[in-house]
Order: sequence, then structure tokens, then C-alpha cells
Amino acid sequence: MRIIAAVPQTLPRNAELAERFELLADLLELDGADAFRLAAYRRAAARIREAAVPVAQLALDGKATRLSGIGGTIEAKIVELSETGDLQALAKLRDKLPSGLVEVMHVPGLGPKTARKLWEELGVDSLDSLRAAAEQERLRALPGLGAKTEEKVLKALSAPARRSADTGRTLLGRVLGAVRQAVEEIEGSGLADRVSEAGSVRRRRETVRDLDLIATAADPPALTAFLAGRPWVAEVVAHGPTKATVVSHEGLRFDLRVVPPESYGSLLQHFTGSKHHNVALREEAVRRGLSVSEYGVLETESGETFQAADEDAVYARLGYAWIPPELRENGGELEAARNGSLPALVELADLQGDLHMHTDWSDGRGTLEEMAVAALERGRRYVAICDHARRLRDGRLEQQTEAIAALRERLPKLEILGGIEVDIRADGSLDMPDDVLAGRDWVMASIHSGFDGPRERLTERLVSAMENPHVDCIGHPTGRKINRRPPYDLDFERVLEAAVETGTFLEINAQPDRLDLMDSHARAAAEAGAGIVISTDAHRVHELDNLELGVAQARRGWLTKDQVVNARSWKQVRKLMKS
DNA sequence: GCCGTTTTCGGCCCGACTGTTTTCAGTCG
Repeated sequence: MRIIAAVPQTLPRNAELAERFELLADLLELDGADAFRLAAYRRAAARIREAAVPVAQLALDGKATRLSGIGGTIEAKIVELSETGDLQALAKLRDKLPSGLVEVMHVPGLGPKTARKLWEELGVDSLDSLRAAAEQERLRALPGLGAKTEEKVLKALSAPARRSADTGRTLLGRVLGAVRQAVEEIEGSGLADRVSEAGSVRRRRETVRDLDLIATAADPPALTAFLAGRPWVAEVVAHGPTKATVVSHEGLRFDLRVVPPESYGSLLQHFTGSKHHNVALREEAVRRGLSVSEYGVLETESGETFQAADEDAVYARLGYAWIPPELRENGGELEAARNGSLPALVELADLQGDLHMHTDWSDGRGTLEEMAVAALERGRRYVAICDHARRLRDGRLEQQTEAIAALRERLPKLEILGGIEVDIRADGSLDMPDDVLAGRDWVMASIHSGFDGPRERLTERLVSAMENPHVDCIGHPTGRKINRRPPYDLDFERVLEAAVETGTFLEINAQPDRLDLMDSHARAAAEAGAGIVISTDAHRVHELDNLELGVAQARRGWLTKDQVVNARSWKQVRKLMKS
């Protein structure tokens, strides 16, 4: 009997492809390959990771090179990975280098050059042998390394083991309040002239690592001392005249930089990032004879430096319109800012209603009245009460409908809709009969079980739910939980197609650990013409505030007000609904 | 390896910090 090589049954996911190219880049770097080649693999990995469609399929169709950063060579490698599950280039490097060396290279303070040297000179080929060598003080024998390096390595290795699932990044929703408080305190200190959040928080990335703050001050050391002395600071990591790094009792790491007023704009631009955005911005500037740094824009020929007190002046000097931070990921925003086609992004104030929330009629903690009043206080004009259908059997749905009618009398300023959230079962059917759904004002349908089925089945479950004439919107369409659970294996293009064909809306669920649709999916969905609903899925009163997280995600997905269904009055929403 | 207002070759962002060095390589963001 002939042994047939294992062929992967399903195509590799984008995240899997990205990991392979990151590993390839790491191994090539250890092997001393050309730095630009590595950068190309890493750039491609980032592009693949954030793509909204399966890049493996794209490559098989010969269309992957449409993504910037992916050329013929990498496309061929994606095809190879899809067909054989591996890369010859990777196999070759694995033969040449010990498998543990990549981990050694990732120890903070070490890098590819040092890792390679440790292996060649001391035989270090894993974290274990690195620890042994450091403990035996053998690292200091190498040129360029000393006692300090040994100390640093041992400290890094003794740090609590980081589980692979723990990416070290915190949910945006868990830090936003703390960042705002820090900004307010700095403003209130009287020591700062201007203060701003920066970094990934300002870009509203769904997860963040460090919390960056920028300020100007007449007396910078007084301001850094002020931050270091806050009562919520548990540890002062670094504290100099213009910079302080502190860790709060909650474990959040704040980084404050105090800068001269005349370069505030350049520094804010620089520290907001993203790295990819800045690299692309600077590359294009170089072609125009300009050199951009955090201190200003240098005209190479004349030697003159343009300093910008405001961020929009930096962009203007380089020929761009000001770019909203949420778009600064090198996803086409520079081109759009140059030719005047940046989208007018949706804003929190545009949203008129919240079409997905729960009460204590199912698994919510707030009462119907508490949730409605809280929504009204937050400026919503309509809400859809969408308790789980499985908790509303045996006449409870009718009772809730009466309770909603009674509440409407008491809260005439809020339109309270009798909605429902139905489960999409394994066979694609819903857990409430059609005649009941026909009587609801608003129907959300979501998958809550059977996440790990094959791609075809999960896709078909969603498609058949969308084909139901009473289903208005699909809740948390990909099912991912950030840092905890990957999305279902879906043919997202097919889902989009069905959403457009059937007129079913797709949700951006604003729960901090869902944010589902994610940014790239939301962008693809809106471009395809699907209606997007941003909702909180709130289970308690304070979760109604999460709407801004959903709006941030929508903005990262380039969405305009027009593309967001609930940026309309309920009357207008009804005209867009299929039923 | 990718890419093009320097278009199919020759470029590819910029600066700070660290630990180790007497001028810098490596690492980091």
C-alpha cells in the first residue's frame, strides 16, 4: 500500500499563514539573511493576518498579489502551504538551526545576532540551556555581553511563564476609563498645557499593551513627578525629567512623555503610530526629499526643519489631510488622505438607537425598566429588548411583551421595541417558530453552540438563518472572543454575499471581548453593501456605555454614518428591513 | 522580497537606549 502524503483537508487560516511567515522571517534572521527580505515576510504576515478574506484561497486563485506587500514569491509560498501544509524553505532552515533558538531570540534584550552567537559559541539551543549558561556566568565570556546581560536574561526567564494564549495585551474596554482618568488628572494638575492619549489606545486598537500619554509643560520634571506620585501608582519603572513609566495597581503600564510645545504635533503623530503607518508615511516623504522624525519634518536639500505644534500641520506639510487615528494602520489611508477621499467616519453621537440588549427576563442583570431608563439617559431614542428565546417559552414572551407595552406608557420619549435573540441551531433552524418571530419588532439570530464544526456547516447555518424572512440581523457573526477563542471557521465571503442578497444586517457587537465583526470584516461588509448594526449586547446597565467601543471598531473599519443602520431613526431603519 | 512621480534595478524610516565599549552593535518602538 502506498502512503499518500497528508494533504490538509481545509485551507490554512490567515492567522496560521501569518504565523508560518513570521517563523520563516525569524529563522532567516537567525540565519543572517538580508534584513529587507525579512521585513518583506513580516510585512506580508501582518497583511495576511488582518485580511478579511481567506488569503489561502486568494493565492490559489492567483489573486493574492493584489494585497500590497505580497508578490509572486510569497503568493507561491502561500499556495505551497495550502497544498502541502509546509514550506521547503522552512524545512531547510529547521535542519540547519535548533528549534529552540527562535525562543532564545525572543527573550527581551536578546535578538537574532546575540542568539546566534550564544548557539555557536556556547551551544545554547533552548531557553533551558540559556538559563544554565546564564546561571554559570558563561555569557560574560562573549564579547559584547557582560554581567548585566546575564542578570537581565535570568530575570526575563524567571518572569511568570506566559501562556501562549496570553498575548500580554489588555482589552481596550478595560483600559479606556483609566486612560481618561489619567489624562484628566494631568490636566487638572495645573502643570500641563496640553495632554493627549497616544499609541494604540488613541488608535482604538481592540487590545493594547502600554498606555501612551503625551503632554507639554513649562516645568516637565514637575509633571513626571506628579504622575509618579499618583496614589494609584503601584510601581515607578522609570522616572526622568521628561519621561515617566509607571504601573498601576491594576497592572496597567502608563508611559508619559513631556515634550516642547513647538514639536507637540510631530511627537503626537509619532507616538500615535502605527508603526506601519509611520514607516509608509516616511518612505513616501523620502521620495519627496523630506525626512520625517518625531522632532519635525526635515527638508533634506535645504536642511530646514519644519516643526509642528499641531498634528494636522504635520500631515499638511507632507501633503495629506489629517487622518483619524483609527485609520492609521497603512491600510490605504495615506493614499486617501492625499487625494481627498478619506471617509467621514461614523461618530458615537450619530447613533440613535441600540438594537441588542438583555434584561433579567433572560440572562441580563438589569430589569426592563432599569435598562430602558439607562439607555434614555445615554441619549438613545430607541432600544430593542432582545432576550434569549430559550428563556421566553411557556407564555413568558407574551408576558414580557405586555411589560414592554406598560413601560412604553411610562417612558414616552423612548421607543422600546419588542425584540428577541434566537439561537441558530446546528441544522440552521431557529429556536423559535416563524409565526412568533413574525410578531416581533426586531429579530437577532446568533450562534451560541457548536462552534467547531466544519466551515461548510457553520457557513450554511448562518446563510439559512439569513434566508429566514423574519431575521433582521446576525449577532456577533464570527463568534470570536478576544484572547480566548478564535472565530468560527467561516466562508466569510459567502456570508457577506448572503447578507447582501437577503438584506440581513450584520452586527458589530460592542462587548469588549467580542468586537465582532472585527475591523477588516466590517470594512469588507460595508464595501459589499451589507448594512451594519452597532449594538452593545448589554447584560447590565453600565454595559450600555460599550457602544463607543463598537463605534471605534466601525471607525477602524472605515465605516461612514450611512453604512451604519442604527445611525438612523427607527422609522428609517424599518424601511431598510427586509420584512 | 517588494515596489515604482528615481518604474524592472536599486533602493527600502528614524531615533533612543543599553551595555558594552573607547566609537559602536544590537535591540526596541
